[in-house]
Amino acid sequence: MNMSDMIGVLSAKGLKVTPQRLAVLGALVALPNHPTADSIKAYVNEQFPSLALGTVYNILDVFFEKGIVTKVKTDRDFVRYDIEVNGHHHLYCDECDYIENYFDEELDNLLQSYFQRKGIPNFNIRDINLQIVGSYINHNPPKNL
Amino acid sequence: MNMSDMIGVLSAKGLKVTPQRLAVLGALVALPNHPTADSIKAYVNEQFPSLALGTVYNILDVFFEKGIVTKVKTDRDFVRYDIEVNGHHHLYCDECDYIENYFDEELDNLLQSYFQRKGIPNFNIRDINLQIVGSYINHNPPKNL
DNA sequence: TGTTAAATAAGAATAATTCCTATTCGCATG
DNA sequence: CATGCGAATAGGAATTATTCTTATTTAACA
Repeated sequence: MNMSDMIGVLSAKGLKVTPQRLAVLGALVALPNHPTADSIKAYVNEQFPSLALGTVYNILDVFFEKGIVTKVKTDRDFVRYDIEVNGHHHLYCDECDYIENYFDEELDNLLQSYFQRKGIPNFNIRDINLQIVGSYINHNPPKNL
Repeated sequence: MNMSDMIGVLSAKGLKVTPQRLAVLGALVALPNHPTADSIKAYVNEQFPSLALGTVYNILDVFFEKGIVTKVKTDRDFVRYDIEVNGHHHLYCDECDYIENYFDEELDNLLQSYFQRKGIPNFNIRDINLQIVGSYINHNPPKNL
């Protein structure tokens, strides 16, 4: 995603294009492991020292409302952000802090047909999210941890 | 679960049987909707005014370590507790705060055989948890909200 | 019943997140 | 290109779930 792509993302959602928003968007693209607000601030501050943490939260909230990012809750006490908004699942590593996106269309179809057949009494399903917990073999997660 | 059952649960795990622990255990059994530490305290305090919030967290942490409760993370900023420890999934209601346990052995078998066949490269699966998001038809969740 | 390690009460401390307000700035309009 | 306005940002204070600390109390066992 280059600069003009990023400008396009913001203006397509009716958002003013500000350097801060571009910087946060850039950080979301650059940082691979579902960064926290804090790590986004740290990353952006290297090039853009004035960005305030409150503004980072502000921007991330706006992005969340506009569907530019999703939030990933962890077992720890903070939220992590994900620029991927297409439906997907998550791999949680037991032994490190890595959270990896997991896409599996076959699985999605399987689940959809299962619940279409079986249903859940008195409940309309809107979305299904799998938390797949385990560990990387050889404890060797994808790069850029 | 009656009083002697609860005493049995505690001593089976090598825990001292204290009135506070029994009260918290009783609250977990009595409160249906994955209570927070705060609502457990409120419930217990009606009969047992001296129980401190810090002690509630303390007890819940001990219970968690001993496998007596599980923790359920929500989209809000707090943890909710569940006395059910057998593997299960969760229904999250979009429109209210209800979180319901969802047991489905057929689904578990389906998922297990799916991943046994397909696997995930470089990853050992230990547990799979579904977050099923949607809404109750007629917005009519189980009693005791 | 006395001993002791563990549990509790009470409140201070912590940390992620939100709120507040003055200032700045993007951008639409003229 | 200049201007005005509503939105965005900076900085710091406030909030809140949770953890930590310490003195006191208590359950369990000899």
